[in-house]
Amino acid sequence: MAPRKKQAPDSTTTSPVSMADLARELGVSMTTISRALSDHHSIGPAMKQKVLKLAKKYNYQPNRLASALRKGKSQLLGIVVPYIEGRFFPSVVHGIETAASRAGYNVIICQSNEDVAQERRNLDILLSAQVAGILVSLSRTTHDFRHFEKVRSRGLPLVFFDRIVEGDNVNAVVLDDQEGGYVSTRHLLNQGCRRIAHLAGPQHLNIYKNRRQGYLDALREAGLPEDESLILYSDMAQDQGAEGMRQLLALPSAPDAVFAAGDYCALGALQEAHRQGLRVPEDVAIAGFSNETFTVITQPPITTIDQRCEEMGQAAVRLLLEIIEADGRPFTPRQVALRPELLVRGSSDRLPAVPAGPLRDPSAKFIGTLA
Amino acid sequence: MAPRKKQAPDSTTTSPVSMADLARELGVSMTTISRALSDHHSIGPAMKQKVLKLAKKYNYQPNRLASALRKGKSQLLGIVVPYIEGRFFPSVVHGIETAASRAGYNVIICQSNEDVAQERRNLDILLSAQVAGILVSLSRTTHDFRHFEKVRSRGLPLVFFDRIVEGDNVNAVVLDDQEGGYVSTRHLLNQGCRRIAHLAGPQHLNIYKNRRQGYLDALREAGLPEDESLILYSDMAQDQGAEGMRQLLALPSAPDAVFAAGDYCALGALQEAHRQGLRVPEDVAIAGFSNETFTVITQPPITTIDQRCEEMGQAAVRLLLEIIEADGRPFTPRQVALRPELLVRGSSDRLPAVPAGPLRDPSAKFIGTLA
DNA sequence: GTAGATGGCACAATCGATTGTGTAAAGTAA
DNA sequence: TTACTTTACACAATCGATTGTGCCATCTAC
Repeated sequence: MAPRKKQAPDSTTTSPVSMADLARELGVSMTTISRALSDHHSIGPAMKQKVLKLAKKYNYQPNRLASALRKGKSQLLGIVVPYIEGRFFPSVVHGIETAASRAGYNVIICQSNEDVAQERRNLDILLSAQVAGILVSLSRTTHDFRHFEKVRSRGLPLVFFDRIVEGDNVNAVVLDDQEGGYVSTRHLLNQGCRRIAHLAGPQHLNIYKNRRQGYLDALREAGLPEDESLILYSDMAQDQGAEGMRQLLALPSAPDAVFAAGDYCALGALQEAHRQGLRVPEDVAIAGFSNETFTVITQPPITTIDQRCEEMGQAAVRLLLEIIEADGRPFTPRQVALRPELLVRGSSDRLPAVPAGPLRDPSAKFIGTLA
Repeated sequence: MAPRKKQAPDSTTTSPVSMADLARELGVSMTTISRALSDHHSIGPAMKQKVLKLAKKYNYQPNRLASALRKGKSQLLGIVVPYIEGRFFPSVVHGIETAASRAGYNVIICQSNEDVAQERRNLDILLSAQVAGILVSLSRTTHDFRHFEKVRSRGLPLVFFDRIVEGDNVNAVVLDDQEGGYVSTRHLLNQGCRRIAHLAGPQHLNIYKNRRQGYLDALREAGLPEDESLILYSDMAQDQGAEGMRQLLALPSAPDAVFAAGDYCALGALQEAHRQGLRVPEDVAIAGFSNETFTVITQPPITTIDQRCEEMGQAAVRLLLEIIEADGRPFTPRQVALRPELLVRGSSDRLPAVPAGPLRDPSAKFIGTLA
């Protein structure tokens, strides 16, 4: 009946010691062991010492399964991401794992592969694993959100990040894309640029819509006109960036700066500018978005917006832990928007060096720290 | 006494249905439910149907904790990696998660942050979480391997990948770096290069030693002399690649090709060649190693060796599952070496196009697939 | 000296699923 | 019809930790 024997047939393997073993050895009850280990007040200091010493001696490790089963909650957090590749998601996961582990939690990670069905299955698995909370970045094919209702009805803390369910009744952490577009454009203005073009992304995606809005905000604030002929829309691929730059340079009055809503697009623009013999940033300044790894190795390196991947993960965990600690008590859902970070690099840095004026973004100190 | 009430105070949250609930509803025992769900032979087909239907109706999800506790093994695999960043580890983790999930396992992921102490703690946590097996890539500071003895003594399947414990009594999956150095150099030879330099890495690290050895193997096979003046050692950073190229080009007889043991180093070399007005690959061909993301966006794109990250993850899982399925029966440890994949790109492609001769590596079809 | 308080520990139920054994009823063979 | 299988299910122990309650002993107070 016992699934394992206390004395394994292979004599080189040993089974872990349980509280029962410790209790037997000390001639006390398991209650005493359990309470001694969790520093319960009803156990005397002498007994506590004895138990602790014995636990050390046998290198006792509590069985988390048993504990979680009894308590109804494990020390596990579930993550559901579309995939673990590229620069963004791995970094966020890194942030999540770091923050979670610091708080005594471990993470079990699932990929949806951009597939709603898989996303649903992942949620079921996490539920059956009795995780203490779930962090989700939606798959691209998720348009129906009913499967999250099951999570909510179990009373399980749920936080979305980056790709979120819109609305103010969910907990979510995102990057403030509008602010990103704003500071980026503002920076180009500070560099003396006055005709700033924008290579925009698909406007049905919030991130691109918001980046464009930030761009417009900065222009308006500077008293510059909103010129639609300077805004080109595409899917943000590298060659589309090149094509966009070609079109911009063919304009009667070419721009003196380009703010691309994505780094690959910015890269294409940079390469096209070079092909046409233009100097960057002297003739045309360029700024991208996302802080892709390659932006530091181009010549010149590309000014971009860091998406605070790590911070996003940490913020998501903080929020999740808050909800967990609320422990069922009503918790007002919250949406967190992270301040993007402008990384000024060669592709846009036209001012004479040194005089670190107040306009020069302090975050520039991060230039080149990418491994 | 009950940690949770069946009827939560917050009426919008409901507790999950258990086998006991199903049993009560059908008026049978939990035994019947359990066995019906696991398709046990001692349950009649009629009853099985009834149970299955009811389970669907209530959307029953077995409590994995309880199951794992009873069976002594969970459906979880543990991963310990130095960190989840860059290109390599995320991709391997991606491969691991994909393969594991296909086999019905989920992964709990831990970072050692290159710290042995943290690595030790991670192992303890995974042990106490009762994982079914552990996948490890060693931290850089791990020189003492005793903590893995604890894993072994528990009879827990253990597989190392990439950064492994050397020896034939461990299970491990690595890239065949020597083969990588060989095919890379061989490719350069096939392109007509005859003076092939090597930008080598620290020789106390196995990967670099092996890449260098593969390079030498190819030269020897081609009947070319081993010329130490063409081998420069460094830490493989970008600027060291540039410096290396400077030194090489200053030689009385400059090389017509450079095989760098790392992509960043190759990048530096490429940039330096351009600075000196050389054409790549016509004047000097360049090949790197690791298939970093940026290698496809340089001009020309850099020929490199793909490290088969995903396959490494999958191979590691396959091996781990084999050991798990051996279920304690003696299993002879195995070391797997993955065949690297040469990606021929512009930095070394000097032959006229089209005639896809047998020497032209077929893996070239992967060029440009990086998102 | 007795009542009440406090300290220190054990009993036993419990979380939810699994499984060896027991036991009826139904089916088969002789 | 008797005996022996097979089918179909229930009983109850079990995995390991947690926790409400009960109990005894010692201690304080009046």
